[in-house]
Amino acid sequence: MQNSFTEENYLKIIHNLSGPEGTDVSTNALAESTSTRAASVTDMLKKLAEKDLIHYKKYQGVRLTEKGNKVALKVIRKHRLWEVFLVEKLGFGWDEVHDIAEELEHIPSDRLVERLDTFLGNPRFDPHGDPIPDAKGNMPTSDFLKLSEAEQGEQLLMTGVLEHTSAFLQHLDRSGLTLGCTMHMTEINQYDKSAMVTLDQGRTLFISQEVSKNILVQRL
Amino acid sequence: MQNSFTEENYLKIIHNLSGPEGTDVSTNALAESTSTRAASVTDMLKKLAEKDLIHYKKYQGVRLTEKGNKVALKVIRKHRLWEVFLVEKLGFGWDEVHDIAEELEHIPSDRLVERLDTFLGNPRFDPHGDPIPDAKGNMPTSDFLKLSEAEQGEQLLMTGVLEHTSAFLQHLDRSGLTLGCTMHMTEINQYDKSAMVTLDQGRTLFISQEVSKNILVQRL
DNA sequence: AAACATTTTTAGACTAATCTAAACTTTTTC
DNA sequence: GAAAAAGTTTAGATTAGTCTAAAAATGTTT
Repeated sequence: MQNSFTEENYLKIIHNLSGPEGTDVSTNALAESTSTRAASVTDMLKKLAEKDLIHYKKYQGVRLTEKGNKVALKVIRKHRLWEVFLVEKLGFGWDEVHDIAEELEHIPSDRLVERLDTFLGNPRFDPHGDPIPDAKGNMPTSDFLKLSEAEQGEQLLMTGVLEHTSAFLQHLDRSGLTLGCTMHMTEINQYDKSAMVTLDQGRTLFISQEVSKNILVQRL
Repeated sequence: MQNSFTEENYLKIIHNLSGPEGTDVSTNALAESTSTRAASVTDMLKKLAEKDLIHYKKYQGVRLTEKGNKVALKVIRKHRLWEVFLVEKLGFGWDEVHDIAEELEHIPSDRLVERLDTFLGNPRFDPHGDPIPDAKGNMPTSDFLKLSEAEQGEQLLMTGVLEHTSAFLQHLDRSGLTLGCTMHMTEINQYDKSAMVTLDQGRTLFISQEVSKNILVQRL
């Protein structure tokens, strides 16, 4: 049986909201993320539960089944591959691709996805550093930490972001922070947890915790 | 105002059915092409007329307005560009791309289409030889004729097809007929209008009128 | 031009996804 | 541990696109 555009979206969002541990997701959180009302979410949850895509008990929140997880990972795989295409091949900025990929992710052809993957050289991460599941649904693992968790004196490689709004990404662009850039954590302000980092070319930046919480790095 | 997936499909199909002269299209023809019932078509026609996308008088058939034509050409442009992408970049066969392009054509980003066009090198014809309208809606002109209209003794270049089903295209593949191949019209059978043509490598083919009516060529 | 056939439209109903308003659970607070 | 607040579900309605069955218009015979 074929899942609708809307069903796929719910599954993807449940996956994203339930995080790596697969914690339960609330009706309200889904209403927020889908830009609909809680009542509409309840209706859809019944439908998804009926189809065995989620575990759902009234008032108790929701969790993906094996089956639902597979569908979600397929959608996420498509989303991230299309983002790579848009940035690497068509020259879009990383701040411009989210909405377009949001549409492309629902194009339903397995052969298309696999050929796209090959064409792109089987990328393991998308333009925001998010891991791309393989055809079987395995996520590349990564032991990245948030910039806000790094310590003074560490040398760091920027590997991803946790926020995909264009406002945020454009802010990083203006600061000279791009995926793959290296930096030195010069100082952490104990009062507001803001960070002072030094980029490669010697440029110095002040980064609020609000921002550093949404930047992923790797120790060098 | 934004047109729906379904509306775009109706406009595209009306464009295709009304041909180069823009003749009126009947409700039944649309029902056939959209795989719906005539009653559903009537409903949609009212909606499209309401939005000024078609000229519609009860019982009199239907014709695109300027506005409707623009939308149709945009959809057709996207369809054909995506087909080029699928064949040229992803390595699909020309018999495999129609259904996928049917989905991709409704992705709504002008910037995406223009960047895709550039990425593909501004192609003027799709993998079936159909002309690709430019961003302003101008179709490249072509004075192709049907193979069934060619005369004995002529040297011909194959430039397109008028039928896009995989069955037809696979038949051509098996016969060695591909876009850009040249042939010599050796003989036309006066009784059933079937043709005998000789390909480059000396191979000889018999082609029924059923088939030759759907092959476009250019005199050399 | 009357009768039949074909095509098209209307009327009324259905499904998926949404909504508002009201009712019902669960959680929090005092 | 009651009362209030917050979160969730039900009930009933709406919209887009579709359907069937019946009515109306147009076309085609003779």
